[in-house]
Amino acid sequence: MANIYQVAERAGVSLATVSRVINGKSKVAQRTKDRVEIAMQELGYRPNSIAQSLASATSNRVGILVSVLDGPFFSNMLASIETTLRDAGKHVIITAGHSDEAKEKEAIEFLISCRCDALILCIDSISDDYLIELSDRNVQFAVINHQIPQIAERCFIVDNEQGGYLATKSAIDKGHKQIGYISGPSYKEDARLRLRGHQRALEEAGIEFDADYVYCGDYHDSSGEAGFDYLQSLDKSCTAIVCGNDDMATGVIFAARRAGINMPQQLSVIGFDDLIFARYTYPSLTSVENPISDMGTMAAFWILQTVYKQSTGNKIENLFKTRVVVRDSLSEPIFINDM
Amino acid sequence: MANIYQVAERAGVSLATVSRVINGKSKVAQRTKDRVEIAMQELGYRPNSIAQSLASATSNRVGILVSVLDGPFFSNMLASIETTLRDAGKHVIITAGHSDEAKEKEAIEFLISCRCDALILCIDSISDDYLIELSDRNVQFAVINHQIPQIAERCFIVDNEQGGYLATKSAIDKGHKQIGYISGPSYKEDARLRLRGHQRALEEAGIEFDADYVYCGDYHDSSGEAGFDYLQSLDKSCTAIVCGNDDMATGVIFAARRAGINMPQQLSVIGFDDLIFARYTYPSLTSVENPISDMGTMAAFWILQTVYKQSTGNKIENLFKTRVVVRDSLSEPIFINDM
DNA sequence: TTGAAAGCGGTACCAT
DNA sequence: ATGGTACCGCTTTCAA
Repeated sequence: MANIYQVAERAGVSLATVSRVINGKSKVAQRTKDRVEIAMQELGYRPNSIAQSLASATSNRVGILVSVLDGPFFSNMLASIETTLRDAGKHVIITAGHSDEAKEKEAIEFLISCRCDALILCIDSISDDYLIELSDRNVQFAVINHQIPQIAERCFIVDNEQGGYLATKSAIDKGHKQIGYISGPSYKEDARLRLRGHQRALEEAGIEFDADYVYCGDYHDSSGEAGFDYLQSLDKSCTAIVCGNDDMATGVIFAARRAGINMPQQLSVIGFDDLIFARYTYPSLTSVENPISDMGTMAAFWILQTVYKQSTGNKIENLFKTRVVVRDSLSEPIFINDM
Repeated sequence: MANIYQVAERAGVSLATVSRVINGKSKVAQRTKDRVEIAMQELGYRPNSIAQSLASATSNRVGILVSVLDGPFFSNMLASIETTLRDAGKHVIITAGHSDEAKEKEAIEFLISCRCDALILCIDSISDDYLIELSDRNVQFAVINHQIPQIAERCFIVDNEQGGYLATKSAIDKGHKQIGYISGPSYKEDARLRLRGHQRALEEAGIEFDADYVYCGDYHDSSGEAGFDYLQSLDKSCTAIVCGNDDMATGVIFAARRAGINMPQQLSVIGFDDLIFARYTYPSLTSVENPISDMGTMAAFWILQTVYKQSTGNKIENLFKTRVVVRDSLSEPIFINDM
């Protein structure tokens, strides 16, 4: 493949001039420019991005770390990040961290050794301290789904408290009063915030919060099943169960069906994340939309502006609001029908 | 960050020697090697992969093109490709083609302009001719899910005919005799092959094939619903419906439930691909496993061996067998219970 | 076994 | 506006 020298020679100009027309920044006479462009055409010239990177000390690579590649959660986000960055001429290198601290660190080091100009990190095992250290090392990165006060401007998060609030409020608005909650693990901040939102919705409606009606799960469907069994064992049975994520909600649906409970008439179920399969469950799952994909796009914009100094014309938002996507699993509680 | 000169200086050797210990190929005296390694340690040296690429004319990048990034179909495959290649020190650049010929070509050109050493292509709109031309241009690539006779050794495909056969055979084995089939679009080779497998299973069981009981869909769930309606309108109603993919199978399940049909007692449904949501449908979907992830890994091995001349010790297989994953949507037909 | 030096294909500064 | 040229950090002959 032709290189810049051959283009220069054919166009009868110096390679510096060819470089100028490639980058389009500095002024080149229209005539010269045309000659160069024709020469590039004729030789089928394509700038060697590797040489460009070496000479400019900018790799034009953005590294992405997600905890799992093979799940429904991040794929939309990856798609939107890829689109945004490729349109800006950046290459995306994707790695998976497998929710393991050592592997996540290793993946980050891999991305750094790839000479990525910036990283987008969706981590769940790495400590805040490590990330702060990373920022002290002048590594440019954005964090998704994790709030770190010291580097708040590069964190992009969903309003988990609001999401938890909306989920429970949507049940209350339907007339539910006895509402169980299955939470994610309490060491996770998002789980705590979603639960707090749940509490706020109850209080606002004048329903007393009873900690007995909260089961602490682990975000996996099996804990949804266990949570359902637990909530069933209580004195007053719930007419609705709000879950910290969709996986646990499907666990509830499985367990409830196994227990012969009619959904949604006897039990409403609400999830969180609105994953792709929410519409395939039976009944289809009402869930809080997690705008993970928008957050990815925003992180990409932030990098384009902050790292590459490109003005994308987008205002950077760090906090993303949620909304409830209503499907069949939410309805009025049965005692209303009885009236 | 330190460069190779600084390491050489600190170790008191030439940069050529440092290069040798980095690459570990040529002979270096143990003493010298130790000195260099200590120097690298002390300076926290990491070879600049961009400079390595430029000097060696090997980018160590592998480009991946999938039709959609934001779906469940490719994510497992991406995960396994990423793992395999990263272990081999290669960088993975991922792009999406969005099932559009122009975009797919554009993505391929993008990957080529990234100087990828090799590509893994999961395409569905690009013509064979273009790929053959690509191979004539000496672009190194593997193709997944698409058989092209002229370049068969670089194509990795699932045995669609066998999959279609197994799907229908599993229904026959349960006692079904009136089996409807909802096919993917006939211009797609995989759809034709799956249908052919269906026919073979019928013939083998002595069941006459009746083209009236085949509905030609488009691989989307809406055509599954339409296909169900069509099959219901026929004289003899089916006790089982085999579908060309899982999306159409979920369409069948939706439509059948809407029609008040009890599954699986009155109707068994079988899909193809065994996507992640197959276990979330109700009843959970029996499906033919599509070893897309294994194919990705194999394509990666092929590239490692063919392009990078690394012997991975893996025997390259181009054709992948399927198996049926049995879940609740398949059972004996009701007339057996009646006997 | 080791070193010297010529690239790899660009960028960017300094002249003109 | 254009050209000359010194890098960028490494690989890879060729000699010693």
